[in-house]
Amino acid sequence: MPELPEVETIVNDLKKNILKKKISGVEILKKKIVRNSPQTFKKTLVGDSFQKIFRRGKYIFIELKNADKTIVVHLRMTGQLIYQKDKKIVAGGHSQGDELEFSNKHTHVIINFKDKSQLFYNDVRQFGFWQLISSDEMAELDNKIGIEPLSREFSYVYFKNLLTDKNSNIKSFLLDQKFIAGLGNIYVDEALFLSRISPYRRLNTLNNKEILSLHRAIKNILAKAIFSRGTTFNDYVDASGNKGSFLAFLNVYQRDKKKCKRCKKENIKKVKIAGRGTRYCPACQK
DNA sequence: CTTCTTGTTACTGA
DNA sequence: ATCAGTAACAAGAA
Repeated sequence: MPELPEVETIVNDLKKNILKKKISGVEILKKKIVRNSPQTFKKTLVGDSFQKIFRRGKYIFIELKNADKTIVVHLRMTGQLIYQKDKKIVAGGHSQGDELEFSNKHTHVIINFKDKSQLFYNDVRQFGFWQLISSDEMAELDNKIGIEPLSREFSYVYFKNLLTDKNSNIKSFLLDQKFIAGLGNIYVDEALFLSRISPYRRLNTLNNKEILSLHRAIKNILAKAIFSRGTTFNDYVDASGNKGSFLAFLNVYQRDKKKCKRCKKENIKKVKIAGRGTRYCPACQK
Protein backbone atom coordinates (compact mmCIF):
# COMPACT_ATOMS: atom_id res chain seq x y z
CA MET A 1 0.00 0.00 0.00
CA PRO A 2 1.80 3.04 -1.16
CA GLU A 3 1.67 5.83 1.41
CA LEU A 4 3.75 8.99 1.51
CA PRO A 5 7.21 7.33 1.79
CA GLU A 6 6.50 4.87 -1.01
CA VAL A 7 5.10 7.52 -3.34
CA GLU A 8 8.03 9.80 -2.50
CA THR A 9 10.49 7.03 -3.39
CA ILE A 10 8.81 6.33 -6.72
CA VAL A 11 8.68 10.01 -7.64
CA ASN A 12 12.35 10.54 -6.78
CA ASP A 13 13.29 7.57 -8.93
CA LEU A 14 11.20 8.67 -11.87
CA LYS A 15 12.57 12.20 -11.65
CA LYS A 16 15.93 10.83 -12.78
CA ASN A 17 14.53 8.87 -15.68
CA ILE A 18 11.40 10.07 -17.39
CA LEU A 19 11.82 13.84 -17.72
CA LYS A 20 12.56 15.67 -20.98
CA LYS A 21 12.23 12.57 -23.13
CA LYS A 22 10.00 12.59 -26.15
CA ILE A 23 6.93 10.40 -25.79
CA SER A 24 6.56 8.25 -28.88
CA GLY A 25 3.51 6.22 -27.94
CA VAL A 26 0.91 5.50 -25.29
CA GLU A 27 -0.84 2.17 -24.76
CA ILE A 28 -4.02 2.06 -22.71
CA LEU A 29 -4.75 -1.60 -22.03
CA LYS A 30 -7.48 -1.06 -19.43
CA LYS A 31 -9.72 1.87 -20.25
CA LYS A 32 -11.17 2.44 -16.78
CA ILE A 33 -7.74 3.34 -15.36
CA VAL A 34 -7.48 6.46 -17.51
CA ARG A 35 -10.25 8.89 -16.66
CA ASN A 36 -9.99 10.71 -19.97
CA SER A 37 -11.01 9.35 -23.33
CA PRO A 38 -8.19 7.24 -24.76
CA GLN A 39 -8.06 9.50 -27.83
CA THR A 40 -7.67 12.70 -25.81
CA PHE A 41 -5.11 11.12 -23.52
CA LYS A 42 -2.97 9.76 -26.32
CA LYS A 43 -3.23 12.84 -28.49
CA THR A 44 -2.12 15.04 -25.61
CA LEU A 45 0.87 12.92 -24.66
CA VAL A 46 2.33 11.65 -27.90
CA GLY A 47 4.98 14.04 -29.23
CA ASP A 48 5.14 15.91 -25.93
CA SER A 49 7.44 15.24 -22.97
CA PHE A 50 7.26 15.31 -19.18
CA GLN A 51 8.71 18.44 -17.66
CA LYS A 52 8.25 18.02 -13.95
CA ILE A 53 7.12 15.32 -11.54
CA PHE A 54 6.24 15.79 -7.90
CA ARG A 55 4.30 14.28 -5.02
CA ARG A 56 1.49 15.83 -3.01
CA GLY A 57 0.09 13.55 -0.31
CA LYS A 58 -0.28 10.21 -2.03
CA TYR A 59 -0.88 11.84 -5.41
CA ILE A 60 1.69 12.04 -8.17
CA PHE A 61 1.63 15.00 -10.53
CA ILE A 62 3.40 14.91 -13.87
CA GLU A 63 3.49 18.15 -15.85
CA LEU A 64 3.63 18.11 -19.61
CA LYS A 65 5.99 20.46 -21.41
CA ASN A 66 3.92 21.71 -24.33
CA ALA A 67 0.33 20.99 -23.38
CA ASP A 68 -0.96 23.11 -20.52
CA LYS A 69 -1.96 19.97 -18.66
CA THR A 70 -0.82 17.84 -15.77
CA ILE A 71 -1.30 14.12 -15.31
CA VAL A 72 -2.43 13.12 -11.87
CA VAL A 73 -1.76 9.53 -10.85
CA HIS A 74 -3.02 7.83 -7.71
CA LEU A 75 -1.76 4.33 -6.96
CA ARG A 76 -4.46 3.55 -4.40
CA MET A 77 -3.68 0.07 -3.06
CA THR A 78 -1.76 -1.90 -5.62
CA GLY A 79 -0.65 0.55 -8.29
CA GLN A 80 2.96 0.38 -9.45
CA LEU A 81 4.93 2.73 -11.68
CA ILE A 82 7.95 0.98 -13.09
CA TYR A 83 10.49 2.42 -15.45
CA GLN A 84 12.40 0.10 -17.73
CA LYS A 85 15.16 0.85 -20.18
CA ASP A 86 14.91 -1.04 -23.42
CA LYS A 87 15.77 -4.68 -23.07
CA LYS A 88 19.23 -5.29 -24.34
CA ILE A 89 19.54 -8.29 -26.56
CA VAL A 90 22.83 -10.05 -26.01
CA ALA A 91 24.73 -11.29 -29.06
CA GLY A 92 23.43 -14.76 -29.79
CA GLY A 93 19.82 -13.74 -29.44
CA HIS A 94 19.00 -14.67 -25.85
CA SER A 95 18.25 -11.96 -23.37
CA GLN A 96 20.32 -11.50 -20.25
CA GLY A 97 19.43 -13.86 -17.42
CA ASP A 98 18.74 -11.26 -14.76
CA GLU A 99 16.85 -8.92 -17.05
CA LEU A 100 13.49 -8.37 -15.45
CA GLU A 101 10.30 -7.97 -17.40
CA PHE A 102 8.00 -5.58 -15.62
CA SER A 103 4.97 -5.71 -17.84
CA ASN A 104 2.51 -8.46 -17.02
CA LYS A 105 -1.21 -9.21 -17.08
CA HIS A 106 -1.77 -6.36 -14.63
CA THR A 107 -0.12 -3.75 -16.83
CA HIS A 108 -2.82 -1.25 -17.76
CA VAL A 109 -0.94 1.74 -19.15
CA ILE A 110 2.38 1.93 -21.00
CA ILE A 111 4.23 5.10 -21.92
CA ASN A 112 6.78 4.53 -24.67
CA PHE A 113 9.63 7.01 -24.96
CA LYS A 114 11.51 7.74 -28.15
CA ASP A 115 14.73 6.30 -26.68
CA LYS A 116 12.92 2.93 -26.36
CA SER A 117 12.60 3.13 -22.58
CA GLN A 118 9.16 2.52 -21.09
CA LEU A 119 7.03 3.43 -18.11
CA PHE A 120 4.59 0.73 -16.98
CA TYR A 121 1.55 1.20 -14.81
CA ASN A 122 0.63 -2.09 -13.16
CA ASP A 123 -2.32 -2.42 -10.80
CA VAL A 124 -3.71 -5.76 -9.60
CA ARG A 125 -6.90 -4.38 -8.09
CA GLN A 126 -7.36 -1.62 -10.61
CA PHE A 127 -8.40 1.03 -8.10
CA GLY A 128 -5.72 3.50 -9.09
CA PHE A 129 -6.16 6.01 -11.87
CA TRP A 130 -4.54 8.46 -14.28
CA GLN A 131 -6.15 11.72 -15.29
CA LEU A 132 -5.20 14.72 -17.36
CA ILE A 133 -6.20 17.88 -15.56
CA SER A 134 -5.95 21.63 -16.11
CA SER A 135 -4.15 23.98 -13.75
CA ASP A 136 -7.51 25.03 -12.30
CA GLU A 137 -8.49 21.45 -11.56
CA MET A 138 -5.07 20.92 -10.10
CA ALA A 139 -5.43 23.87 -7.74
CA GLU A 140 -8.82 22.55 -6.72
CA LEU A 141 -7.42 19.14 -5.89
CA ASP A 142 -4.47 20.67 -4.07
CA ASN A 143 -6.90 22.62 -1.91
CA LYS A 144 -8.68 19.48 -0.80
CA ILE A 145 -5.48 17.86 0.40
CA GLY A 146 -4.19 18.64 3.87
CA ILE A 147 -0.75 19.79 4.97
CA GLU A 148 2.45 17.98 4.02
CA PRO A 149 3.61 16.37 7.26
CA LEU A 150 7.29 16.72 6.40
CA SER A 151 7.06 20.41 5.60
CA ARG A 152 8.25 23.18 7.94
CA GLU A 153 4.70 24.48 8.04
CA PHE A 154 3.60 21.32 9.78
CA SER A 155 4.80 22.52 13.16
CA TYR A 156 3.74 21.45 16.62
CA VAL A 157 1.55 24.56 16.84
CA TYR A 158 -0.08 23.81 13.49
CA PHE A 159 -0.76 20.23 14.58
CA LYS A 160 -2.20 21.31 17.90
CA ASN A 161 -4.48 23.84 16.20
CA LEU A 162 -5.62 21.17 13.78
CA LEU A 163 -6.74 19.00 16.68
CA THR A 164 -8.44 21.75 18.60
CA ASP A 165 -12.21 21.61 18.77
CA LYS A 166 -12.35 18.20 17.18
CA ASN A 167 -13.81 15.24 18.91
CA SER A 168 -13.07 12.40 16.54
CA ASN A 169 -11.10 9.26 17.04
CA ILE A 170 -7.34 9.72 16.64
CA LYS A 171 -6.97 6.95 14.08
CA SER A 172 -9.65 8.23 11.73
CA PHE A 173 -8.30 11.76 12.11
CA LEU A 174 -4.76 10.75 11.12
CA LEU A 175 -6.04 8.78 8.14
CA ASP A 176 -8.13 11.69 6.87
CA GLN A 177 -6.25 13.19 3.91
CA LYS A 178 -7.92 16.58 4.23
CA PHE A 179 -6.12 17.22 7.51
CA ILE A 180 -2.69 15.65 6.99
CA ALA A 181 -1.65 14.35 3.58
CA GLY A 182 0.01 11.04 2.93
CA LEU A 183 -0.47 9.01 6.08
CA GLY A 184 -2.08 5.61 5.57
CA ASN A 185 -2.80 2.59 7.67
CA ILE A 186 0.81 1.49 8.18
CA TYR A 187 2.34 4.76 9.29
CA VAL A 188 -0.64 5.83 11.39
CA ASP A 189 -0.37 2.64 13.45
CA GLU A 190 3.40 3.05 13.69
CA ALA A 191 3.24 6.71 14.73
CA LEU A 192 0.67 5.95 17.43
CA PHE A 193 2.89 3.16 18.73
CA LEU A 194 5.94 5.42 18.87
CA SER A 195 4.05 8.02 20.86
CA ARG A 196 2.48 5.37 23.13
CA ILE A 197 -1.04 6.55 22.30
CA SER A 198 -3.89 4.06 21.98
CA PRO A 199 -5.68 4.13 18.63
CA TYR A 200 -8.96 4.25 20.57
CA ARG A 201 -8.21 7.70 22.00
CA ARG A 202 -10.31 10.73 21.12
CA LEU A 203 -8.64 13.98 20.10
CA ASN A 204 -9.98 16.02 22.98
CA THR A 205 -8.39 13.67 25.52
CA LEU A 206 -4.82 14.22 24.28
CA ASN A 207 -2.59 16.33 26.49
CA ASN A 208 0.21 18.61 25.23
CA LYS A 209 2.90 16.09 25.92
CA GLU A 210 1.10 13.48 23.85
CA ILE A 211 0.44 15.88 21.00
CA LEU A 212 4.12 16.83 20.95
CA SER A 213 5.16 13.20 20.99
CA LEU A 214 2.77 12.26 18.19
CA HIS A 215 3.86 15.21 16.07
CA ARG A 216 7.46 14.13 16.45
CA ALA A 217 6.59 10.48 15.74
CA ILE A 218 4.82 11.33 12.48
CA LYS A 219 7.79 13.28 11.12
CA ASN A 220 10.20 10.66 12.38
CA ILE A 221 8.52 7.56 10.99
CA LEU A 222 7.97 9.12 7.57
CA ALA A 223 11.55 10.34 7.24
CA LYS A 224 12.94 6.98 8.27
CA ALA A 225 10.64 5.08 5.93
CA ILE A 226 11.73 7.28 3.02
CA PHE A 227 15.34 6.59 3.93
CA SER A 228 14.58 2.86 3.72
CA ARG A 229 12.77 3.38 0.41
CA GLY A 230 9.37 2.40 1.82
CA THR A 231 7.71 -0.70 3.21
CA THR A 232 7.07 -3.77 1.06
CA PHE A 233 5.05 -6.71 2.22
CA ASN A 234 3.30 -7.56 -1.00
CA ASP A 235 2.74 -5.23 -3.91
CA TYR A 236 4.81 -2.14 -3.38
CA VAL A 237 7.99 -1.73 -5.41
CA ASP A 238 9.96 1.36 -6.37
CA ALA A 239 10.30 2.68 -9.90
CA SER A 240 12.95 0.07 -10.67
CA GLY A 241 10.82 -2.80 -9.41
CA ASN A 242 12.78 -3.21 -6.16
CA LYS A 243 11.30 -3.70 -2.71
CA GLY A 244 11.50 -1.18 0.11
CA SER A 245 13.28 -2.27 3.27
CA PHE A 246 11.34 -0.58 6.05
CA LEU A 247 9.36 -3.72 6.93
CA ALA A 248 12.09 -4.84 9.34
CA PHE A 249 11.67 -1.65 11.35
CA LEU A 250 7.92 -1.86 11.82
CA ASN A 251 6.77 -2.24 15.40
CA VAL A 252 3.12 -3.09 15.03
CA TYR A 253 2.04 -3.37 11.42
CA GLN A 254 2.13 -6.97 10.26
CA ARG A 255 3.17 -8.01 13.75
CA ASP A 256 -0.20 -9.20 15.09
CA LYS A 257 0.16 -11.78 17.85
CA LYS A 258 3.88 -11.14 18.08
CA LYS A 259 5.51 -9.86 21.26
CA CYS A 260 5.76 -6.08 21.57
CA LYS A 261 9.34 -5.08 20.77
CA ARG A 262 9.26 -2.29 23.35
CA CYS A 263 7.62 -3.52 26.54
CA LYS A 264 7.96 -7.24 25.77
CA LYS A 265 4.92 -7.80 27.99
CA GLU A 266 2.06 -8.31 25.60
CA ASN A 267 1.46 -9.34 22.04
CA ILE A 268 0.51 -6.85 19.37
CA LYS A 269 -3.23 -6.89 19.00
CA LYS A 270 -5.21 -6.42 15.84
CA VAL A 271 -8.61 -4.76 16.09
CA LYS A 272 -10.91 -2.79 13.83
CA ILE A 273 -11.08 0.97 14.36
CA ALA A 274 -12.60 3.46 11.95
CA GLY A 275 -13.28 0.56 9.60
CA ARG A 276 -9.58 -0.21 9.36
CA GLY A 277 -7.43 -3.04 10.60
CA THR A 278 -5.49 -1.48 13.47
CA ARG A 279 -2.48 -2.90 15.29
CA TYR A 280 -1.29 -1.73 18.68
CA CYS A 281 0.23 -2.86 21.95
CA PRO A 282 -2.42 -2.94 24.69
CA ALA A 283 0.31 -2.78 27.35
CA CYS A 284 2.28 0.28 26.32
CA GLN A 285 -0.19 2.34 24.29
CA LYS A 286 -2.58 4.13 26.60
C1' DC B 1 -17.03 -22.02 -0.70
C1' DT B 2 -16.53 -17.54 2.38
C1' DT B 3 -14.07 -13.82 4.42
C1' DC B 4 -10.74 -10.38 4.59
C1' DT B 5 -7.65 -6.88 2.81
C1' DT B 6 -6.51 -1.77 1.32
C1' DG B 7 -7.59 4.03 -0.15
C1' DT B 8 -10.95 6.79 -1.29
C1' DT B 9 -15.51 8.52 -2.14
C1' DA B 10 -20.38 8.51 -1.65
C1' DC B 11 -24.04 8.03 1.02
C1' DT B 12 -26.93 7.45 5.26
C1' DG B 13 -28.19 8.46 9.75
C1' DA B 14 -27.40 10.22 14.36
C1' DA C 1 -21.97 21.28 10.88
C1' DT C 2 -19.53 17.01 12.77
C1' DC C 3 -18.82 12.24 13.29
C1' DA C 4 -19.41 7.18 12.54
C1' DG C 5 -20.57 3.40 9.77
C1' DT C 6 -20.99 1.00 5.50
C1' DA C 7 -20.95 -0.09 0.58
C1' DA C 8 -18.53 0.00 -3.56
C1' DC C 9 -14.60 -0.79 -6.47
C1' DA C 10 -11.21 -5.81 -7.95
C1' DA C 11 -8.50 -9.57 -7.27
C1' DG C 12 -6.10 -12.62 -4.62
C1' DA C 13 -4.78 -14.85 -0.32
C1' DA C 14 -6.12 -17.70 3.39
